Amino acid sequence: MLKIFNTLTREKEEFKPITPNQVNMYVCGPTVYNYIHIGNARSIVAFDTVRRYLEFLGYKVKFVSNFTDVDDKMIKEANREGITVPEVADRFIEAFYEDIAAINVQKATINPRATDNIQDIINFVKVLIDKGYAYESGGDVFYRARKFKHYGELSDQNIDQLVEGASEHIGEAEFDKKQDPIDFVLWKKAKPGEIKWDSPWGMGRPGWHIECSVMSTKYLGETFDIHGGGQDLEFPHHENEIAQSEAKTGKKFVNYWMHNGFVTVENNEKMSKSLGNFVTVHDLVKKTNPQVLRFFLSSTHYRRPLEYSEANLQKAADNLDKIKTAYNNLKFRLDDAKDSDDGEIVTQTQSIIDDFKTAMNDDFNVQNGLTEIFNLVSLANNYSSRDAVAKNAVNVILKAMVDLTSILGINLDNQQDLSKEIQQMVDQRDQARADKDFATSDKLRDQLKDMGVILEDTPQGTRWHIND
RNA sequence: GGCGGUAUAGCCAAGUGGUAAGGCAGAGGUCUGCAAAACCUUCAUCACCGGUUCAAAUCCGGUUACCGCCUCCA
Repeated sequence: MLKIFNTLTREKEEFKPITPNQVNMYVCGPTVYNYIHIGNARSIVAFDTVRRYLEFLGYKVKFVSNFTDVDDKMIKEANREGITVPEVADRFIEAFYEDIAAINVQKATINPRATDNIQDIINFVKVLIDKGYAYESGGDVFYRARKFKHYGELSDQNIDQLVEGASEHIGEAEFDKKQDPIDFVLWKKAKPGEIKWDSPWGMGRPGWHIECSVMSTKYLGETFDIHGGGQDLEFPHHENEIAQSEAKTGKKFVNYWMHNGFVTVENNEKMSKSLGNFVTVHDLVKKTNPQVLRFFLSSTHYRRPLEYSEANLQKAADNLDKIKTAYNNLKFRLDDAKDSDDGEIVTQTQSIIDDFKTAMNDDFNVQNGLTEIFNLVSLANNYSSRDAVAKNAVNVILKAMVDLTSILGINLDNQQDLSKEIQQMVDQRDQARADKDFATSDKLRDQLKDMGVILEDTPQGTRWHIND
């Protein structure tokens, strides 16, 4: 039984989808005015892992994640470069797809763009005005936060405290237009030269939170199962999404709210665009194996902070290496494995898979899941070193390793082939060893090592792997 | 000021009442022509103080440190 920590209740709750065997989930995507950084990637990876695990359990997952492709920063970036807002969006959406593919994130079922849904946004805002939850003021439209009686419940905020907080930050002009400092904008009047759309309130563009309410309910229904995003979106973004959506539909918006923790840098400081202390995925994958990055990002529980550092990245690389080595070493035995069965091993493997599920069922506890993967590594290593192995058992362990690691977005089965020349060198070395000409064989081994091919001698012959 | 999070070995980290999982690194050993890989052994009393209990990392009270949200941010 899967349990999910629900931010709404601050408790782990049994997961019950609205439709049996089907999960509808929405994850807040990026504002596409820049490359995504490691922090964004963390969120993407966390929910990709959630999705993969749900699919592993047999659910059909409809996964929607938006692109926010119009807002102040988009306009600013377009102006800075002297190009249009859609051009900025197109460029970084393309880069987004490249980056997430590198770290083996499955594409969403749908990636709606805010600007493709302007009419739906306008209609949504109209309903809010009709219902008295929103009002037009000088070309802007604001949401009347205080009217929504659950306002602040997701983030446990007291509305009067919020007023105090908000008053410190908003400018005078904005203060004058709002009936209440905590009201937030649904539709923003265009300034001269800005990208704009026609609306009942004049030319303008959507506010920040509205697009997620519109697109999530449009594609997933008025109530859906899971909504995810970073902890920094809890307030105000998700709070506002609830206010907008529930005011419009009169129904519960989302059953399970999930929020991932931050990536931090030195001194536990949050990696963020505004602090400028970020590393983009685009840059990092040039010097770090993307698989290592993926493993690094997916191997900590999603709600915990994750410290980004060279040392931690290296640790991820070491761990991943250990898993891959075990996998490849066992796979090497497929050649000499006997056409028989080994029930004991099959049973042990199944038991590890069960324990893995128990771990992951506890709010996606990947740390404990990883422990089970290492139990599989141990089993594989022990079995690999037996004199005789059974083909069936080898295959069962290999499959379990592939299945479990793929939930974490790791692709184990990507062994390359040796080129003809290198294969010849390996053969020559084998001959030299057979002739006990160790000087020659060691020399060849060193040469191959310099070329990135590591040789290992085993009772079953020479094993090799590429050092990457 | 309001709300929330974190504190377990050199590092990452599991663990919500019964005497500290797992991984990396380290040390010793086995195997090997030498290696590599692997295997075996070894390595902590849980930020601090006080309390409850036969028994607490785990419950209660307090203290300290760091971080986040409340304004754009995954």
